[in-house]
Amino acid sequence: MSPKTPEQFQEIREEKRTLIMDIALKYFASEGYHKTTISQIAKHAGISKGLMYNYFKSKEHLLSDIIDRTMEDIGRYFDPNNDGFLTEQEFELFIRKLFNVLREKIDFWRLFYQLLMQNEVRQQLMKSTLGPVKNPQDVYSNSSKFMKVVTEIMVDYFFRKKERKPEDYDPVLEMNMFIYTIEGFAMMTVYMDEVDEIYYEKTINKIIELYK
Amino acid sequence: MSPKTPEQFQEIREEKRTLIMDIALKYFASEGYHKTTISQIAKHAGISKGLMYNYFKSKEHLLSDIIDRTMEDIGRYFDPNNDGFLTEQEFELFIRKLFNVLREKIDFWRLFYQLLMQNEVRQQLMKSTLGPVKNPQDVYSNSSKFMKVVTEIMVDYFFRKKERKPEDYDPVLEMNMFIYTIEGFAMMTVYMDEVDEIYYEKTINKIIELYK
Amino acid sequence: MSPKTPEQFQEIREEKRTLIMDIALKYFASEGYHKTTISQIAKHAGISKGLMYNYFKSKEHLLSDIIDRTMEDIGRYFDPNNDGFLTEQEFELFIRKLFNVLREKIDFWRLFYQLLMQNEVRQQLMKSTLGPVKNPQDVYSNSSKFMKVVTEIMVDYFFRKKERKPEDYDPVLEMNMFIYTIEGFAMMTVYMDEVDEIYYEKTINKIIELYK
Amino acid sequence: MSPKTPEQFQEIREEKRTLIMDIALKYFASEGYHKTTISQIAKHAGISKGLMYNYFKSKEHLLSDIIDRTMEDIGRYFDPNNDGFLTEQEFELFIRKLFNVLREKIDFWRLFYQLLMQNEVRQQLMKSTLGPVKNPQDVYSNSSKFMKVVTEIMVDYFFRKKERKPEDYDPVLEMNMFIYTIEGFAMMTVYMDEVDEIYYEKTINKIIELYK
DNA sequence: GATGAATGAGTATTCATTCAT
DNA sequence: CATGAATGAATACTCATTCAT
Repeated sequence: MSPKTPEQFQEIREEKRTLIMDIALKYFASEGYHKTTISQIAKHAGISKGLMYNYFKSKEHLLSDIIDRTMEDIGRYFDPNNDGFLTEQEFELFIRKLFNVLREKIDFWRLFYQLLMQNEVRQQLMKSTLGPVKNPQDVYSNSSKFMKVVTEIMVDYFFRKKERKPEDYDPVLEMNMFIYTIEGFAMMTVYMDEVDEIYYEKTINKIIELYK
Repeated sequence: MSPKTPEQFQEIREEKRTLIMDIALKYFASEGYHKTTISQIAKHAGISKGLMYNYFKSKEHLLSDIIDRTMEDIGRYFDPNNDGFLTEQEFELFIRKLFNVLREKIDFWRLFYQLLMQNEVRQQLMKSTLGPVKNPQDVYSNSSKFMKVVTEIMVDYFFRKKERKPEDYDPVLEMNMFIYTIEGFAMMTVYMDEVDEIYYEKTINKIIELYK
Repeated sequence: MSPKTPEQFQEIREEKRTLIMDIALKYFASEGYHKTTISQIAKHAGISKGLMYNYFKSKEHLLSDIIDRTMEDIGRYFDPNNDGFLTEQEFELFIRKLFNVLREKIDFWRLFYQLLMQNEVRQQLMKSTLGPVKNPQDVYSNSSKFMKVVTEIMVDYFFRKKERKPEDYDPVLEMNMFIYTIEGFAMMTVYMDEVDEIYYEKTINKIIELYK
Repeated sequence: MSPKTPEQFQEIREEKRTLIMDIALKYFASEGYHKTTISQIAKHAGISKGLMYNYFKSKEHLLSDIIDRTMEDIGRYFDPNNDGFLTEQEFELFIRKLFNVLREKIDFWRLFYQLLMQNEVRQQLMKSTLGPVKNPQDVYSNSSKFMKVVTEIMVDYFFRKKERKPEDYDPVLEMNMFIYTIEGFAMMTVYMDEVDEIYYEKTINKIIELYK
């Protein structure tokens, strides 16, 4: 009877946007971004193809909105007031949070690795720009920012560690080994269909033990 | 102009097949499998689109032939008469060979990781079937065989190591840590545009030192 | 807040209709009828898309309403009580009025020429029906009426001129030459981004001199 | 049996290209460029939609290829070795040729006027660049070149006429009047469904008489 | 063997119009 | 009266694959 208020419209929009993004992420992750069609997403979201474009300007914008949203979630999860300084204890917590987020947002990471494997996208992701986004092509800037922040915290941590380590301790090598290990573990975790919980915990503990 | 013998025809055929596969691999790796078109490959190979289908049943068969060929190459490179038993010295050699092959066949690995990120393909790649290929869809069986062989050798190696290690040594955990590290290192190596040679060597030595 | 009378409602309605038509004409003229979207117009008019359809039955009706309105304006401007008879002095005034109206309603004429170039529309515009509109497709009938009236006045004028001209004076040829000239001049005027005022005046004077 | 030679292929291609362009021009002229669909053209050319894109990179390229082809035709028709200098006799011939070409290529001119009515295109067409085409967007450069050449010849002609004219003869005004007249006549000729042959000739003679 | 013309099913995207609220 | 979410049919374009020669 009475017309909807702007607030009601806004709410409907936000809910449907989220619904579409969730479904899209699921398909992007499992079928691949390119193989997933807008029709597929629309169909499973129970809406018409046309409406998709009421919510997202293009398939690529849908992708970048998903990435941005998730990156913001993750950023919030890690530390809103992070001063960029990690104690040993915080390092442990950081690692645990890292793998928590890995499993909680597994579909996102599947998508992430997939994109990483594509030349143009990877170059964007690795640029690690901290400055403001200037043009719409910079769709992956949020993830880059996150990457850059994480990297800086790590570099800082491993260099500080040198003080309590022997003469021949090479912080760069140590950090790289650490990164390779978590990278490999992360990829395996993300792509294994089932995870052995016991060894999952054991591995995290081992990583913490080795690189704290 | 003496008429060519059937053997000569066969040889020419093989050479052209190889040429096509080389070009295809280059494009698959850099542009992506889906983005690369048959026309593109045919054009750069200097033949017609139609002739492509004389050499390869389909685009997907071209892909699987590339994978099979490379996997066989790699298999031969590692140990044609492998008895599946690794000494400590052989382990070191194995690691070095692994990363040699990684850099020599970098295009292949770029393609490999790309495919790994897609659900159906990954499931094929990870099935680890040792038996004969029964149906045409099993295009990735060769790579699976390789994976399985490598895995078995590793398992054997790490379990044997237990004998010269302390009580609480967990061979499965050790092997996983090892695998995660080389996996992460491999991915970085494959996707970095330029490699720092000094740290590349340092990393390999460190991995050998840690897991020999 | 006294409740509005039906008359006030009607007035508000008319004002909004006018606003929408003004905005629509602006876009139709500069972007093209087809390229202009209902959303665009609604947005710039500050109303919802849905409401557009409360004011105009369809995009095509909006167009024809704009044409009708402007044609009526122009008709009134020329001679509300026109008896269809032009003296020489009135002819000069007529020409000046013609080009006044051309520049005052330049957006309309841009739209007009644009439509003229399309087969179905042109056939409608040129039909010159004087009778009542019988079916809804006859959206351009008003402009046709105007054209017909103008043509009749011209024919009459040029034929009467014959009396004060030499034997071989061909009124039809003269009138055609006149029409071609003003047609060409009109088109140039409408489509030139900037008009040279001096030559603009000179041209009008020349046309009057030649064809009075 | 025997495979087609490159020459045969080339011939087939050229014939089909011409066929498509002819049909496309017919529809572009009568229905309008935007309203004409690729499907429509393909269907009437008796080929599949896909094949259209084997012959023309895009709808816009099809358009520009048609324009280029016709402009070249016209250029050749007017004077391959034109020195840009017009005698009075040549002027008459020029005018006659102009209107010959107008009626022979009537579909083209319908398309041309249609495009002229669109903002972006008109700005291209009026740029009148003589320099080399630098980017693919300059699709209308050929027509612009033609326009520029014609304009220059005209300017030269009307300024030379001043010598044999009275003091107050204004070559710019004269040329403009001439241009307006032929422009208006051209537009009428192009858009009239049937032309009165007698008055058509009379008009041309009159124009020549007035502006020679 | 070899060619490239031809096909057709598929893909992202647009937009006038409708409709529940 | 007023909203904008929702629809669906249409559109340009792509590409693996087939086929006549």
